[in-house]
Order: sequence, then C-alpha cells, then structure tokens
Amino acid sequence: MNKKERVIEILKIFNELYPEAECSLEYMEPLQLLISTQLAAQCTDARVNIVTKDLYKKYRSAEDFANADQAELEQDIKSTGFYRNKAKNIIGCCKLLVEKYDGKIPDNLEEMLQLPGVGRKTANLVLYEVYGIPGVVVDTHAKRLSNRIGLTKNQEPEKIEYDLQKIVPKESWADFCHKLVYHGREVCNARKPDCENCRINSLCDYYNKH
DNA sequence: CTCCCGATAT
DNA sequence: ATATCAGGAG
Repeated sequence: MNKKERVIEILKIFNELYPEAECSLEYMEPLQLLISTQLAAQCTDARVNIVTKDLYKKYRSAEDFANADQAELEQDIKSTGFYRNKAKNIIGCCKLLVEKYDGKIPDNLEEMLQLPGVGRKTANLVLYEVYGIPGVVVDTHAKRLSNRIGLTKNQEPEKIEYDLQKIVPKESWADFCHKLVYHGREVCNARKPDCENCRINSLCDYYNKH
C-alpha cells in the first residue's frame, strides 16, 4: 500500500474516532483566533483558553492590542510562556493589521507571513478557519505523527507540509492535521505512545518496526 | 543552529 | 529532575 492509500485508510478510522474536528482554541472572532494561535506556541490549548477568557474582555479589537502597554500585556499573558516575545509580536502584529488591513485578517499566505509572530503553522490554521482556504497545518503533533507513521522522513515543518500536500486529498488537508493533533494528544503521545490501543497501528511504520 | 519561558505530567 | 506543550525569529 502506498502513502496515499494509507492516508485514505487512516482518514476513515480518524473519521470514526474524531468525527467533529473542532478547534480546541476558544474564540468569538477571527482576530481572537489569530492571537490565541500565537499564544499557543509551546503551550497547551487549555492554558491559552484560561488566559484569553479574561484577555478578550480587556482587549476587544486590533486597536486595543496595538495600543497596549507592552509590560502590562506581558503580565496578562505570562502563564503561556515566551511572554516577552509574544507580547511584542502581538502588539506589532495588530499595529500592522490596523495600518494596512483596517484591523482585519489578510486572506492570503504571503500577507499573513508578513505579520510579526505569524509563521506557516499559524497562517495556515487561521486562513483555513477564517476563510476555508485549504492548508496543511504542521505543528509539533503533525510533525511527530507524520514521522512515526512514515508519511515523511523530513524534520523541517515546511518540508513536511509539502510532503503531506502530495499524499493527503486537498479537501482534507486541515482536517487531517487537526485529527493528527487529537490522536497525538489521546493515543500517540510524545513520551509514551499507546501503540497497543492505537486503531491505526497496522498502518504505522513505528508500530510495525517495534 | 540558539533563544525565548511558564505550567504540567511523569 | 526532566520532557513536553497546535512555534517563531534572529
């Protein structure tokens, strides 16, 4: 079975296990999703949701974030880690949004990647959630599972993104990545993957070689 | 490549 | 004590 056929089989099983692929980040509008995704770098979604519950009452628009006091914003988001970089990036990002995009989210990858603190993972996720634009979202889970299953041998997220684009149906790009995240959390952990109880183990190189 | 960084599970 | 968490910039 080639990689494309394996992905089809994996998708069938994932659709049973994780039927609704909801974003774990809680948000009411596109800007909040963008901020939450930036905060989610090397931090759990659960922690981000705790912080943003109060954050989005205090800062209600791109203007509010653009005019925020950096030291104060740092304290507001401190528990998500990397708080100095994140605060600086969020302020710079929102200033650019206000100046160039009337406080709205750009609808293409090139302009998204110009925003401070926005890389390919964040850009692809937001573009899919907000505009429905297909994108392969490679985060720490997608990277780990893609390598274990044997869908790529690359370690660089951008190369993994292009590898998955070739073997996953375009209409399932974001959905497949999202389900990899769920499976990564619940079964295929970084530390101790539960291969014996994994529904896709017969399709996984890591399981078949261990 | 290194650095950023707190919270949590093991 | 240590590894890990829906990464990005220099």
